[in-house]
Amino acid sequence: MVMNRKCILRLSRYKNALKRLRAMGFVKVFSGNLAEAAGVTSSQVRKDFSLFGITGNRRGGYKVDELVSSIGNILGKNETQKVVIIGVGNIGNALLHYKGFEMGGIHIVAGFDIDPARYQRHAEIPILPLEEFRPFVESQGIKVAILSVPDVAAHHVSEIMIAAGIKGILNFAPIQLRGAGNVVISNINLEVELENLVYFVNASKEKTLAADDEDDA
Amino acid sequence: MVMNRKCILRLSRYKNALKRLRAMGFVKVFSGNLAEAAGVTSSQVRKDFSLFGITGNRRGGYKVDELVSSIGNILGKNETQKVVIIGVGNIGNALLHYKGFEMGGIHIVAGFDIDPARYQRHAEIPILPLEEFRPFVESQGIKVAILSVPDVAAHHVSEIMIAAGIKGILNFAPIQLRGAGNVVISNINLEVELENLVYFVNASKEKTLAADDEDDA
DNA sequence: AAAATATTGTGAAAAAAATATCAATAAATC
DNA sequence: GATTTATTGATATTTTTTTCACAATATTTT
Repeated sequence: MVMNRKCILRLSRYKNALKRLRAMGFVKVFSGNLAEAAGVTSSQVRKDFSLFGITGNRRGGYKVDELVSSIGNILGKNETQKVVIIGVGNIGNALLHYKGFEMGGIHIVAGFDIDPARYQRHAEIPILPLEEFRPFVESQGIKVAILSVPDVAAHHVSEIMIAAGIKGILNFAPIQLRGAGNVVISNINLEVELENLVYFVNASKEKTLAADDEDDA
Repeated sequence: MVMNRKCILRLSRYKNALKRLRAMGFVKVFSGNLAEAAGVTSSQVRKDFSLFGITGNRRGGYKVDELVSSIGNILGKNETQKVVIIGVGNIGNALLHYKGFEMGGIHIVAGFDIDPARYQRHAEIPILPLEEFRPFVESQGIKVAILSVPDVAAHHVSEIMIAAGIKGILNFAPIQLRGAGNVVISNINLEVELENLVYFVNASKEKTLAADDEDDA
């Protein structure tokens, strides 16, 4: 069965879009509807579904509720995940209070930093000294963390995280971290994303180049 | 010549990595060094370069300075780009003050919001009412904007942006906007990214699945 | 100066991903 | 209830992307 990271990413997008469609009152969807909401083609949607054995009704489309739960089963147990953030500066602090994660069953439980001025031990989401990172994640069984420290610190801090038992890192530092062993890393490089966008805007100014949309990247 | 969006994105990454290598004192690099820094293979680096006619010395590698400027020429004039942000909430505000953009020649010049409590007309980077968006971008010739409003507002606001002449949107709202006409859109869906990461962590827990690293996605 | 070595550059091969096609069939219409 | 119509599901095709392989050639060593 061919199920690569890109395909799983699309499943996440489908689920995300489906929850929105459900909130808008939709009970059924066709592959075409979902394709539009997720920014892909209907063939792609059906292909992805077929890969995971998700079926609908010929001529009848898919029931939104069933789809959400099918995809949920594939993507992960539908149970809430606890996540922490290292580096509570500009971006880290914004993520700490980002409301959108809850909908996906993700719960930010603490932040960590080396700057004592940032500690907030008794806040709803506490901000703790970096030294407490390891005992915290060990005692709480946390496996996923967001890394949002300055670039110079990123590599070093990532090693601390991995040593503490973190298995998944969402890296916002503008360097490419590579997953070693069984540690999975997703890099979001804001500078590169924006520079890249600027390139395509300038390019299309000159010769109306039809840049296809694709992200993350 | 095959030069798709993915390839251009890698060029941005190379440039980014090269600037760091240069700051660390490197004068020459081999495709392998750059590959490691950018998270790809050396073949890929050389292939990308060959596509754009970037050459080095056989057996001698590439000069960092020349590479940075070659890539800079391809990616965009090396001139500073003015960018604005719509939606100065949690994420938007963090991006407004994000220092990393400067290195890539990107200058955040203003924020816009509908909430009067957020207006800061006289700040270094002013936050202005949304009504002033159009005159502002028209008078300043701004073509690229960051969208960081709540999901329910995203589609509507994106239309306002496009009507005002914006040609590139970096969208942080958790819905998939699609580029129409000659408007280029990059979507960064934080929820999806994190959910996806959680999936791979859980998956590898069960059967040590070697998930290759790739982003944006 | 000759020989050995490491690295580029590119065309070919392989792999992966996306798209198109169409029979099967459920729903809608007549 | 027969006919039409629209949509799925799966296979085939095409396109795109990545990797491989190796000749060409600077650099280094002997």
